[in-house]
Amino acid sequence: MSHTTGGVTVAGVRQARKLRTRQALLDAALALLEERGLSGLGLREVTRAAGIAPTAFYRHFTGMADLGVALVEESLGGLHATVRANLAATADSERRIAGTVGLVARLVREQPAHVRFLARERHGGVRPVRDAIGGELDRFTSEVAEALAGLPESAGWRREDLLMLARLYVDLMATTAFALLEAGPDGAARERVEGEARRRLRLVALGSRHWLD
Amino acid sequence: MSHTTGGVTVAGVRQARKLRTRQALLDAALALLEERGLSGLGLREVTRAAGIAPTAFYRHFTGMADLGVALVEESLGGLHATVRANLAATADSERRIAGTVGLVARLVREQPAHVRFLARERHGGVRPVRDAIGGELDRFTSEVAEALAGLPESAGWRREDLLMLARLYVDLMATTAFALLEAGPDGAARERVEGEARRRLRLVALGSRHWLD
DNA sequence: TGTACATCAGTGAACGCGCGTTCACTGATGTAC
DNA sequence: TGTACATCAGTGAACGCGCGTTCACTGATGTAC
Repeated sequence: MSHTTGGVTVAGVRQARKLRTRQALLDAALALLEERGLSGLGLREVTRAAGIAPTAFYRHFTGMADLGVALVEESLGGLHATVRANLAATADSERRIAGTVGLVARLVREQPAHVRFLARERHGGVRPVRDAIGGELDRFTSEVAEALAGLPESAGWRREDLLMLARLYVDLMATTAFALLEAGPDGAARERVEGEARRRLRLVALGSRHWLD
Repeated sequence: MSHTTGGVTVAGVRQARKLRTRQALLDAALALLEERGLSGLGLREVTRAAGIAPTAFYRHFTGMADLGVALVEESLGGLHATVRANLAATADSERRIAGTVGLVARLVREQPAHVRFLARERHGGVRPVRDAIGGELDRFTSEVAEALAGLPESAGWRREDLLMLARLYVDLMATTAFALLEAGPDGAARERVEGEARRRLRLVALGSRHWLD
């Protein structure tokens, strides 16, 4: 009963249930991954936590690596639009810095398990997942580079230096996210990390302002 | 037969053999960790690769976490002296940058398995190992901060800003090490990563030169 | 140097357990007419 | 609207396997005298 009405695909009961089970698997895996790496996670463990038979797993994913790649998409797929919007908002350097750090802080506050998963698997043992995360970070780099290229202060910059700067910003934000995670739920510790992240960005912005001197 | 002669402890045959077995366990684990995280590594797997009975493992380590902490010490314990020497060598900014990046590149070239282990476990699932790596990085930060404090261009800097800068340098070098690892053995790819790392450091040094403007 | 006893790194059998994957199946949902 | 057939998400038994840890042991090395 899956048909298309006015360009919108209406899922039937069966398809809707399948999606719900798939989401239960993703949620269960993410919860278990708080204390483990993906390569140390068992298929039976995940299906048990999701409340389905082990064999049903294969109706949704070919294996744990496949599930991991889906988690990467779930973690970062929706963030690109937000990042682009944040960068496009015309603002002075200081406000842009505060906005970016705030965005990272919100991500860690609202989706700590996703961020922890990304930290674990960024250099983890499962190649396809590692590559998926690397790919998403590359997309962020392109988006930042494009935003930088549109700024008047980037006039005269070589393309490879712009990319260097973009990658530096992305790496700094990733490092900040992981540091916030380690700071735990303690508000004061988080504020300290955020403050230092802002000063780092200020220092880099300062350096880039004198890059062509 | 372990006695002390002229301040030097002479290991007996038994103790020497024990140390050799311990090293075999560390080496075997490190090799297996190229494709796995520590939390996905089996005790029997390690002893099998080391050529001893599973039960003998407990003569050396209380468990895999204990072995992991030993690997952290083996990976970074000897590097502090080198780093301090590199920082102490009076040189202009550009030469210091080249020296630092060269040091990181050498580490990745000569001990890729150790660096990969560190990348995996920096945010991995085994708390004591994560903490041990964090502790070593903190030591590097202190050493860099101390070196920075001794430079004339640091006059007037607040202590917390010096620490911020030191942490930034340490994080950049860690990121560079992991990027070099991903670049693989391809010389051209590595040279590209090293070149970008140097430009990053130049940008940061430039920013710090104008920090007090 | 020789002897008698202590230490302790490494052994091998045994245990109960959870793992990933296969297979033929069930029964609700979907489709054709 | 009603009927007959097709699809397919989820089941449950079964498989062979490697796991971590226990235990009593062996025999070379170390120590005391």
